[in-house]
Amino acid sequence: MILPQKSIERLSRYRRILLNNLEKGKEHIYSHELASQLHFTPVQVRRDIMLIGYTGTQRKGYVIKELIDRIGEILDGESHTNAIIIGMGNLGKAITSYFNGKRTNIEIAAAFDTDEQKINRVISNVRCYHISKIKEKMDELDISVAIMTLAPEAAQEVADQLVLNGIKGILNFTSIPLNIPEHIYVEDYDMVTSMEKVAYFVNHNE
Amino acid sequence: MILPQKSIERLSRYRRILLNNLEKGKEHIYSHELASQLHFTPVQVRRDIMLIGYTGTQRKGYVIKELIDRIGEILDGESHTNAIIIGMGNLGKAITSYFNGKRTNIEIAAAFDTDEQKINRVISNVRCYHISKIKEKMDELDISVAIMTLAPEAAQEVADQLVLNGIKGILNFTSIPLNIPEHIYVEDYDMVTSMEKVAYFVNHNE
DNA sequence: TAAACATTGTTAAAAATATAACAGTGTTGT
DNA sequence: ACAACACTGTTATATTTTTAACAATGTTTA
Ligand SMILES: NC(=O)c1ccc[n+]([C@@H]2O[C@H](COP(=O)([O-])OP(=O)(O)OC[C@H]3O[C@@H](n4cnc5c(N)ncnc54)[C@H](O)[C@@H]3O)[C@@H](O)[C@H]2O)c1
Ligand SMILES: NC(=O)c1ccc[n+]([C@@H]2O[C@H](COP(=O)([O-])OP(=O)(O)OC[C@H]3O[C@@H](n4cnc5c(N)ncnc54)[C@H](O)[C@@H]3O)[C@@H](O)[C@H]2O)c1
Repeated sequence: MILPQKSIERLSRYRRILLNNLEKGKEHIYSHELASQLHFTPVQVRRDIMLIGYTGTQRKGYVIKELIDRIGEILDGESHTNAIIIGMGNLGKAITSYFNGKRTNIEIAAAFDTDEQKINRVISNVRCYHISKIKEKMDELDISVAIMTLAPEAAQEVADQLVLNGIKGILNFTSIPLNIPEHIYVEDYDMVTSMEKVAYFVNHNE
Repeated sequence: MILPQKSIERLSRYRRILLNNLEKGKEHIYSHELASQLHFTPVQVRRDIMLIGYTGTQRKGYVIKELIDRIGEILDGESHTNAIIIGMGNLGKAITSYFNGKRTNIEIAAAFDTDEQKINRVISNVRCYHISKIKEKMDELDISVAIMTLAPEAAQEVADQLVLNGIKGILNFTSIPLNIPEHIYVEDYDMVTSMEKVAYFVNHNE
């Protein structure tokens, strides 16, 4: 089953909130509760949940635990995904430590940098290797996804290596447009874009 | 003129690339060049550019400088936007220094934290104040947008203060769902969602 | 027990977004 | 000069995504 991109994004958000609520001891949740915590609409929530073939209980809403599991089946599939992160500067550190806090089926299994000071240090349970070890480690750890948080000058060069070593997906924060073969899934994020969007809509809500 | 959200996002991306190309001494650019650097399609580029009422020159493409200016008129409006950032941890530092590198009409005018070690330090040209100064500074600097990169426990509390002091837009990285009045534009970003999306599409590309 | 209710699940309609098709037009080459 | 070309600009079409409408159904209440 292949779901709309947007639904995938929302499912991920639902799971976060659901885990949150589960921790607080809640067992059931209504579509409108889930919606209001995310500024979505209840209809949209119900529709997404319909799409993944889960069905709640009338008048009690969804059983949180079950729904989390169902979302897991969809998002995670059977496979655990191993990722690496390249560039252990401020952003790399922030992301690594953030990631480690979350219960997810994706694991950052290694980090890479060129700065001698960072090599062999363990940050948030992730060991940092010299970039020259990348092929070796990618093979060893069966890596399919990479997060790029390194200095932009080196980004294309490293991207080429990733491709050579069979990377399947990249989450790119380096804000330079990477030249990457079509078949590899690339997701770019640039917070300047987010800010400009916020500013635009702030200035245009009459 | 109010443009589609998606076009706004793309315009911001175009500008980045255009600035890039301008620096390299390029003066004209074709829709297909712009497109390929961003993994968009040429048609989409042309359509977006049509929407903002800019027109290129036949067979030479767009005049980069002019197009940058036109995008600026749209995205920036006449007003310079002043922003603050709350939480000068790893993520806050990364974002602040990144932002400062970019030529944009949005400026991070102040930072806030509770950690005494950070108070009054200047990081990437931005001075960090104690969070208790927030009202004072927001008034003084005419702040309309806030970036939240603080510890999640404190996020709601600070958000309430922002609302009280008349914030108009928030870019929220704290991954907890903020309870904020409808009329305030909130953009959430969570990199776990991006990663889960990448993993999903990597595992499902037949 | 039956009516009112609150909530889900689903189908239908609308809106937003992306893609395609192609006309228009200056430019180049012959 | 004029035909072929390589682009842009625009309108039309298709696809994706959101929203609305409402039927179905278990639950509560009287
Ligand atoms: N997209 C966004 O929203 C966003 C936000 C902030 C920063 N950034 C970008 O993310 C990147 C990192 O930002 P930062 O603030 O952490 O910078 P930083 O300078 O703190 O970190 C960069 C790290 O990359 C390492 N590095 C350099 N060359 C390398 C190579 N060839 N292989 C491996 N590692 C290498 C450096 O040693 C350093 O540790 C930059 O490209 C920056 O522009 C993007
Ligand atoms: N959305 C994402 O993709 C993403 C990625 C990484 C981190 N995060 C989140 O961003 C936040 C910061 O991450 P980090 O790695 O920089 O953490 P960090 O611990 O390095 O920084 C947090 C900072 O917030 C400050 N702070 C705490 N309470 C405050 C208050 N009341 N007012 C002002 N400042 C306060 C702390 O002193 C600290 O400097 C966390 O909430 C984290 O979960 C989100």
